[in-house]
Amino acid sequence: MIQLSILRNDPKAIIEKLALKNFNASDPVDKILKCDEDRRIVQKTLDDNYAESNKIAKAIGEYYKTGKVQEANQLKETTVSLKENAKNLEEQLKNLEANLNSLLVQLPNPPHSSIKPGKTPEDNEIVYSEGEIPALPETAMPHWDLASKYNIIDFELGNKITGAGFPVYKGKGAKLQRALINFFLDNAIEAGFTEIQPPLMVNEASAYGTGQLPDKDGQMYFAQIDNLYLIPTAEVPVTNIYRDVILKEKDFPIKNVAYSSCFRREAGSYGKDVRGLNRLHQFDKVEIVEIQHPDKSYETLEEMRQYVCGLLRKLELPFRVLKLCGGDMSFTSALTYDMEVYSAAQKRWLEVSSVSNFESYQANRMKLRYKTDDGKINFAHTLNGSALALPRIVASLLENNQTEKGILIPKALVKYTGFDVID
RNA sequence: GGAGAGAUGGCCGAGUGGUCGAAGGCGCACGCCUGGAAAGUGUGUAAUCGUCAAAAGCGGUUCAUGGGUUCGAAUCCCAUUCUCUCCGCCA
Repeated sequence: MIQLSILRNDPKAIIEKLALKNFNASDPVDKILKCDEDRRIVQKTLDDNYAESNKIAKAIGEYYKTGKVQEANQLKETTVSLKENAKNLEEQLKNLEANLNSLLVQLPNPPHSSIKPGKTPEDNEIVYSEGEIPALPETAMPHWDLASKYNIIDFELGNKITGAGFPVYKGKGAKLQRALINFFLDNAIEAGFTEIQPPLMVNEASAYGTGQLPDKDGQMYFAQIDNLYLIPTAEVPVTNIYRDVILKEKDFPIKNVAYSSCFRREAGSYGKDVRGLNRLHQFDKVEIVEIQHPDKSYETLEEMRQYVCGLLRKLELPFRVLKLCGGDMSFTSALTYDMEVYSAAQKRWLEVSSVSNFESYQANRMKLRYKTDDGKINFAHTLNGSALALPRIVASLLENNQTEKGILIPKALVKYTGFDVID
């Protein structure tokens, strides 16, 4: 969430930046400033009230000690109105604070100064591309057909056991999944990330901390009986490790990597976008999460981007990097790169990674801070990225590498799969 | 799931109604000591809100969370959450 002090200092700048995300903030910002002002007035009055009460209480204590019971009893009467007043003010303050918070939480993260306006994915800027788009014969199959031809992914079986969007991986398909997970984890560890195995369910505070709540309520599976959410990404539990934590400057950068299954309701998705592996309710992903000093977070973002590109290169997939326009960015991000691979039979680009800098937006929500050497406390910056999400990688591997002899496994993966062709 | 015990600062731990944001220890930081280190020794060491341009200062809040009793609560009462022990169940 946006820091109130920043908003107070320059509300206009925030409104202008949020307009890039096609978010009209002038009305909520007005409300916030008004609410904040009221809050401070009430707070001051209440503080004075408390100060007075404290004084009286101490005086009564003194009287009792010296045996002046009468004086004490007299003083007691003066506290009646103070107490009543305090009760009133407390109520007001509570309401104002709740109100203020709920307003603040509804403001998206203002985008980085380099972000261009835009409304749709077409407005995203292609900042890099690499690799040859393979020329497949007419008879080339999309991955869902290949999956059943080689009996490696069974969508129908998933329907039976659970429902649409929960495929079953079998034989070499299952092994390929495992190989990719290990490949991604090993690469990350080599690059200095610490492996984390997080819980797959989180409580409300965690979902709120990374910004899934309240914005994306309804996109997460929710176990009502225990009040727990199935994670949509490992970002949620891993970043929340640092909720309510005050780091030291020397702790930076914190680099974590986690493999997890991810669960998304994807309410409202339909059509060919969701065919096969393109969009699932449950999928596997290796996620990298970094906590960094504010001065270095954009440096880190570039490193993360390069790191992800390196993975795609090793997998020999044609890919491109998009810098998202304001309108296509997520609620919580300040700058996002999307990595897309080309899936040659579908003839379309598939997003396989999204690398973002959230600056202090998540940190403010979850009170993730650091102490400078001279004792000041600031919010840290949080970043994360997929490295990588499996299903669409599998989709493009299957489609791009299909040959008459079968599906060829990229060299870098063979030591993980133990086979070099799916036939 | 049943019975019991508990939750205090970065950690351990004292504190059963007033002067307690909280003894003591550990840790940490800085200094002294030392050729250097260890040991020893001295000092300091929570967060948050408000006031202020800012700092200092001042005022408020915080001893799991939320309510209550009281002039006054870490301390008493109630609820919730979590942890531990025992029993039950179980990968």
